[in-house]
Amino acid sequence: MDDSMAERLPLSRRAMALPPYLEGLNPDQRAAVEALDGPVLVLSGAGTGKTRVLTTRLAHLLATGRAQAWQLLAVTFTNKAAREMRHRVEALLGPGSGGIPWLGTFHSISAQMLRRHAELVGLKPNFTILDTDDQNRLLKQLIEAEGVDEKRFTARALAGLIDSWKNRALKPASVSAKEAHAWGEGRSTEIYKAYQERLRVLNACDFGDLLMHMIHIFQDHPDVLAEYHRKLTYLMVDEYQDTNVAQYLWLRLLALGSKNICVVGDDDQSIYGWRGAEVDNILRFERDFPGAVVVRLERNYRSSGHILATASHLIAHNRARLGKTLWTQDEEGEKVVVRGVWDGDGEARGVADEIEAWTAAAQFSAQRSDGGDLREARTNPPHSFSSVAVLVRAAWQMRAFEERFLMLKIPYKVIGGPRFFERAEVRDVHAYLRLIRSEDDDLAFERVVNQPKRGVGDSSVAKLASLARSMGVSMLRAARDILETDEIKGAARTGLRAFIADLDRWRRWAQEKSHVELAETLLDESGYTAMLQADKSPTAQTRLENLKELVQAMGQFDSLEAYLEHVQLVLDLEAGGDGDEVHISTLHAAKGLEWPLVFLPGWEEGVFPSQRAIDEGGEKSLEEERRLAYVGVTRARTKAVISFAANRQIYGRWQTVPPSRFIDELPEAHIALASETGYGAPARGGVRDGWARFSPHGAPGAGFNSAYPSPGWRRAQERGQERGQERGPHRSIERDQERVGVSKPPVIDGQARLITKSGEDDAKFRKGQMVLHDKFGRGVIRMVEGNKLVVIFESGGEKRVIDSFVRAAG
DNA sequence: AGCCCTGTCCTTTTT
DNA sequence: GGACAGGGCT
Repeated sequence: MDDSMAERLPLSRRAMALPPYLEGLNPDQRAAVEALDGPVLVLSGAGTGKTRVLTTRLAHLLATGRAQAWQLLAVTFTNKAAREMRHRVEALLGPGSGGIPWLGTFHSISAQMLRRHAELVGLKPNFTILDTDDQNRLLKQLIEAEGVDEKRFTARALAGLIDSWKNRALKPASVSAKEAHAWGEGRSTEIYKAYQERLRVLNACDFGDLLMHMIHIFQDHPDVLAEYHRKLTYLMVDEYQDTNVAQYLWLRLLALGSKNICVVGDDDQSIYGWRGAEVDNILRFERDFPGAVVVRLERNYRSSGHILATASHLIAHNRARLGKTLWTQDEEGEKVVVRGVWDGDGEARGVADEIEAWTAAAQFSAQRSDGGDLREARTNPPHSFSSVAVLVRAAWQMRAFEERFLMLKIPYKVIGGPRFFERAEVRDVHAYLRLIRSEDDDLAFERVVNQPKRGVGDSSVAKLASLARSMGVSMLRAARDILETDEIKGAARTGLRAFIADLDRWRRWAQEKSHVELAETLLDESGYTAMLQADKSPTAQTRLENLKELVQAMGQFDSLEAYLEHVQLVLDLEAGGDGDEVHISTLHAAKGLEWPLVFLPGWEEGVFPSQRAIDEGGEKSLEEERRLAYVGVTRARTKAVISFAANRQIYGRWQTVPPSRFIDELPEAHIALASETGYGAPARGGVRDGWARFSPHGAPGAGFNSAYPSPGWRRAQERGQERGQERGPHRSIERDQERVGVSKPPVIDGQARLITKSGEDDAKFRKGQMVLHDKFGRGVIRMVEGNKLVVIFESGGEKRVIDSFVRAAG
């Protein structure tokens, strides 16, 4: 440690030789940690210890007494990242040190600020934060009111547009006429304006407002900004390459005070262009903040040589980048596997089989270490399920893997999967709570006024809405008034009266009882629980369980306010404990994570890169897709398996799809080809022309492709497994072949082949023909599609897509 | 009011 | 293969 630093350390620290938190940093990391003054740009490649640098830097500022915890502003993009940073600071400096008040996401920090200054933009401090669903419903109403054709110009599209404006801190008046014209023949800005007005009346914000309001407060009220300048003397930003214009402005305004701003990022990992991120922000940093110190972190600690080389070679195809040369001292390791498979099911099957093989090694070594030969055990290190990840481009690709894993009892967890707080029943409870808290919340009112059914139907709600609008009051207020008249009759009247009485009672309740009791009471008294209990469908059961979980989650917070703030922003409940599970994730959600074994399926044109990126956006979008590929490959520590299928179901239709262009951009020297399509080297010419037809085996054979696994289906599957029923019809391509004795897919060129066990496969299937299936019995062919048959079986009567083997019946 | 059927559109990626 | 809207029916 250098002398100047030593002097700043408290005596107790100086008594030690080197602050323990600085031990083991490489020179570049050390430089990044110790450059405390002025603007600093840390260009940090994948796996180069970025988070470590950030947390050590925070620890360093605190330990040297340069700053107190409340003077630090540390911004991340995800709550997960914020949480981790907090933990790691505590790990460095001891318990309690992670209590940095201004450490969080852009949105949560900005919300915290906005609650303190809400009145400056016409809001109350307890404003509601709307989610996408609320936002869409609100916009829909406004679009209707404006008389715009909602079919041609959807609320979703407008929401996206407004969001993109807010991402650039544009108020309705600042939107250019040209952009305004992109939707609803120019009426978009009027609706935007009406929307903002409506939000104000509802005392609500959307996500974009959290930042935009603060920016305008900073700009219009210098005294407020000055207050933050005095307080916040050290700014730190994670994932700077993903900041959008609004975030940039927000940061810049705050950084004008001390100028001590340290941003960390990697231009090669900028993958959020679609939500307004500007790679340009990081490319421009040195110009924006003159005198910036630039530190490059290029030593990779994560991936083996072949993996790193593959990723580097791939990303080198991008033009818009600062350029880094990552290196590692690790060994070469295994080559990156590239595998072509027959179809999506085959891909899932292959991945599952490989996971079983990988984890089986663990059992073997465990036995060995019991028995005695430890050296052997060490050459065969144990692999847990949690050492494996499957990373996909889009969420719909997860289904095939989930299905397969369920069948084989491979435990898995979907990262960032369907969100607990977006479930209908959870949102209903939230709406009740919101309405109890604030009468103005019309969106909440509309959501639950007839949930459970109270006889207040659409027509009554419409009446209330127009009345509220004409009187300029909330719908709840209008409802109270209308009950005084006889404008509303019958069931609607009784229902509405009861609803309002309930609300008033619960509101009084809320004064004295805890928020948990409040939730329990309202679920009970509103008849919501009863409604679900009366419903015998399996989904109702799940919903009841979700509600129990919800009440439990609420108990973890001190107050209703604290809870609502949490769910509105954080939206991810810490899923109880990390079990030993395979992780399934989108590539986006995988950023910042790593696994020893990573599967990267679905590398096909139209899937990855996505069709949208190919059609629109041009080279810029494709470069972002390539960065996504780079992020994917660099998640792997010791082994990466890329795969692409020849046939895939898209919109429920079978299509033959060409391999991704990114496959051709991989460096052959670091790749091991393992093609099951028999298609050989993808890098050779003629790749994309009719190639799928030459499959030497690839009889898919993995049984059926049933309807999407509803919760009920899953449970049935699990019960079956508990009873020791067959796990999956076939376990591998080889066994498929052996079992059936054919090496061709059952259906070729749109014409079905009759597949028999003896291999007589020449007869053709046609629509209407009666067939016999090993597992499902007799059925009728409803459709021949690609290499699949759609069959209605007599047992069960549901249609199934069949890609395994059937015989002509009778 | 509510249920079932049919047709349409659809899918990136997230705070 | 699914969400959702609209129409026709009870």
